[in-house]
Amino acid sequence: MTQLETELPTLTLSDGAFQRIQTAIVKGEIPPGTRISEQYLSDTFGISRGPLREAIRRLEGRRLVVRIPHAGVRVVSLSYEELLELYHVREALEGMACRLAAQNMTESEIATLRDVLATHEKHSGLQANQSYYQQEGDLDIHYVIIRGSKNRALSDMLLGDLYHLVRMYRYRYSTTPNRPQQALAEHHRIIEAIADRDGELAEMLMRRHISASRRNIERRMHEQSGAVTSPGESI
Amino acid sequence: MTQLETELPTLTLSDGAFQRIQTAIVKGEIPPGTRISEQYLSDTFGISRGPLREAIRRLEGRRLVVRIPHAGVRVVSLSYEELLELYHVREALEGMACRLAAQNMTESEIATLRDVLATHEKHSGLQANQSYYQQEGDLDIHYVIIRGSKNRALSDMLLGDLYHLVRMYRYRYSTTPNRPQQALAEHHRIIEAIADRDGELAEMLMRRHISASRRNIERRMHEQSGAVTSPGESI
DNA sequence: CAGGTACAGATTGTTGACAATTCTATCTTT
DNA sequence: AAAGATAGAATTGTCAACAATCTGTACCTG
Repeated sequence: MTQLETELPTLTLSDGAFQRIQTAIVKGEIPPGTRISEQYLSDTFGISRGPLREAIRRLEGRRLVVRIPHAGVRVVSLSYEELLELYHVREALEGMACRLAAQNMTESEIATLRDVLATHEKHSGLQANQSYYQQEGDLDIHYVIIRGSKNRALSDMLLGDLYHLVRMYRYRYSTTPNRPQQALAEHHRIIEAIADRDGELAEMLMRRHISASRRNIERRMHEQSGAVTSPGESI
Repeated sequence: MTQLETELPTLTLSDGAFQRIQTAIVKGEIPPGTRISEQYLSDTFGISRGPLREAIRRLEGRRLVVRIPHAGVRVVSLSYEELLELYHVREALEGMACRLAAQNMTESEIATLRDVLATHEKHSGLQANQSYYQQEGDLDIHYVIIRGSKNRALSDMLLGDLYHLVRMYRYRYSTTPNRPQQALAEHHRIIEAIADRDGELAEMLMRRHISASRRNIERRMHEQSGAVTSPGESI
């Protein structure tokens, strides 16, 4: 019912190309700012330019690529300010997701949430720094909570567009040494609030959690204040 | 800087078709659930099916139409539950927009806001065309506040996708008679909070405002509890 | 030597034809 | 008469060729 990106069997060439390019972008295989050539992609996928262009238009509608008429398309490249803007959006949306999750998650789903956290706590003892942020999909606590909101529109926005975009950029500005431990503690409190069915508290905690990592990035950025916008290669 | 839907001159046929179809959908000229034929549209616009299909794909990326392979595309049709989901998203997003607006709007922008509200109060006194002014006025004030957040990502989401979708459906669950007066009072308090630069209060008031109209729809819906999903004509 | 200009190559935009699939209406069968 | 099968029509999916536009380079001019 709340499935996302369902059909595995590629029904049309355009749909197949859309999914392949999308995952390539959000997984970082095609770096932000890269100019993508229609000829190259159509040769690579072994399809003609027609369906390929349709796939690219779909990505354009999703704001994952930007097209300049007669000049070509580039993979979207977030500036420092735009990344921060996205964190504000995330704060609002995931806060709401958390409130709804406290209201709508089943007991067994909450149990799953606790299991995920326990797994994280084990791993954090070994290799705290990067590994914690690198969990994916169902292992990610945020992912489970968002799905637990049972709000399709909210899930689609958060998981479809924002989630991967933010993930793409997270590694660049992350890894303040003690932040993962902090995040773990915050996750723990959030889950407890959800288990208590206290939506208001759960929302507040999640917002603080995201707000904290945004400020972390801001601070980090002020320190180095290096160039952010990559020039962009070409494919 | 924060412009939206900029270019008036149609540079490519596909872009032109995209904009024309999009406005036709969000303005309700093409009702939700309508099946749209490629042949018909390409004849109407006087362009070939190639660029037209690209335009439709872009709309698909924006979730304004749904495509079933080999069967055709239909204008998206929201169920009662989906509309309610959208209101939750709006509550979160516009709440945040309001908080940021209190922080980032200039004094002159706030003055504009007060002017808009004053205009609405005059017209509401006349009681003429109340639903029209209520709707448009409501939209106007929300519009100005959202833009005032100075957050591009937030504005694009709220103004680009959500806003018109919600607006499309609003007339169906028309508001109860005294709701406009209530809304006016709520708008007044929100603007005062923004003028006081009290972001926290502004957010809370906006969330209550949207939450109230959502509950209003819920109540309205329970009363009549009629069928919502229209079968869908064809073009 | 700087700056603009014309040309060539490459890339994107558009078109019409053809192939594949689905929908519809008629016909057959029980 | 109702249900299913079948053939035709209509619609969508794909392709390759052609036209329009941009980019980079070499050349000319002051």
